[in-house]
Amino acid sequence: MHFGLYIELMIDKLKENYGSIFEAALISEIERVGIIKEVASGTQLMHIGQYIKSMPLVLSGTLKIMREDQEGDSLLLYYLERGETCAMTLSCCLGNQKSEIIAVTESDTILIMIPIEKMESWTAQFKSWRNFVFESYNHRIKDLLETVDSIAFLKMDERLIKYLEEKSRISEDGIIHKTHQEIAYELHTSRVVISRLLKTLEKKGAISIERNKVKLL
Amino acid sequence: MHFGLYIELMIDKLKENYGSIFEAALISEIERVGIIKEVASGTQLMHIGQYIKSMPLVLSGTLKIMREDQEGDSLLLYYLERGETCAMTLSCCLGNQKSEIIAVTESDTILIMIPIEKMESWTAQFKSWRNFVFESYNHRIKDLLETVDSIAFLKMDERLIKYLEEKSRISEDGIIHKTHQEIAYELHTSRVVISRLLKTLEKKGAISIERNKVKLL
DNA sequence: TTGAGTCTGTAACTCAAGTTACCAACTTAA
DNA sequence: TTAAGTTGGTAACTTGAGTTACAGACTCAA
Repeated sequence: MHFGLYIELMIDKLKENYGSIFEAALISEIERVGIIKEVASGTQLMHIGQYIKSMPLVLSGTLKIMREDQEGDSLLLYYLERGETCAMTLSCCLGNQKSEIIAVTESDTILIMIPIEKMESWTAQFKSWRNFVFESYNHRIKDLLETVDSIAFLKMDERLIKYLEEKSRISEDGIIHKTHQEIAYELHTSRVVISRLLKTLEKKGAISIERNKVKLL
Repeated sequence: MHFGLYIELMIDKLKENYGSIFEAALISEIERVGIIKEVASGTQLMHIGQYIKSMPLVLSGTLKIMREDQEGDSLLLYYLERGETCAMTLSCCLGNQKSEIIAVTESDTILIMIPIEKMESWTAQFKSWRNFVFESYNHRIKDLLETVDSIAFLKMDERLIKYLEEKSRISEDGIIHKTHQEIAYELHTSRVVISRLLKTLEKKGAISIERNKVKLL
């Protein structure tokens, strides 16, 4: 009974986020084959050396997608929010690439995992699925270009401001709950650099700094 | 008659490059609706503020895809070679984005332009087209990640070497026919920096420098 | 309340890379 | 052949950002 209620709730969430874009028959299919996964904040979902067998649809919460190279250097690529999927799941796991992508939950997150075999048939069968997948690809490419822009054309202080704005948009209370070290990690720089730049921003009156917190003003 | 021979030749090229991946019916469709375009080296194809109405299949030659921002800063993203298409065509032209992508021919190039309306029906109808489009997206995302890696994790001298290797791979004679200024433009740095780094590489015996030419050793 | 661990601030230094400036060599058109 | 434009070499300087080092403040568990 309780289990039934839980499933009901998840189906509601599914309809809430995807009901307007997927046709009813596809929603039923997703209910039928999708596997619901609840993941606590801060969990690393994909250590993508392993092969990926399913595609995540985000029901609630936020994932961050990061790039890491062999030496452990890392860089935030973009966020995945509810109603979205990770087009890169496919891209990065079909081929054997040296460097890799990791996905980490930024908050408690609920996902529906779709077995990758369904991709093929759904793409042929459901127009709405086709559109969804294409739009997802387009969205990710747009995000990646945005990232390229930032690291190629902006200086660190500008990147930091962009990061803070994005992060504050995503956060529920509008406050960035991160240590300087964590911010440095996501922007691929050092803690000292971030502390220095944040301090400058604070002096300009753009932000306020507290322990484990940054607030945009 | 002469015109007929030309069409024959193009169809041969089409089959040569795509015959093994597309089913016969799709090849016929492409012949029927595709428009052949010959473009001289160095031509800018897409000033992507305008809306894009067709998707290019590369029959021969090479295109470079570059990112440009408002201030005219630019950066090479990747190359498109024969047998490939630009998945970004869609991505970057559907939405109105501030910064943009441009495509420039790196050599004399022949393209077949596919009207974008066909996308929808072909994707439903032809499995090989679906696969082609997905693989194309995946390939582009992979390329973009490679670019992100380079600018995020590598120093300029390492990026330069990577660039020279890639460029020499693509070039017919294995020689990089570029001025230092042009290289600087594609790597988004200044001519002086490139000259300096090239000179160092030459002293190490890794390359030889001539006017308008760099040769990898 | 003490001590270990974490987080932030700051100074001093180094280095890669961007900038300015100027010259020499080559190319091309007048 | 001369003059103007293009290309490449080099020096001198500036700057953004990465590094090392250390200290003070906070947190939490023993």
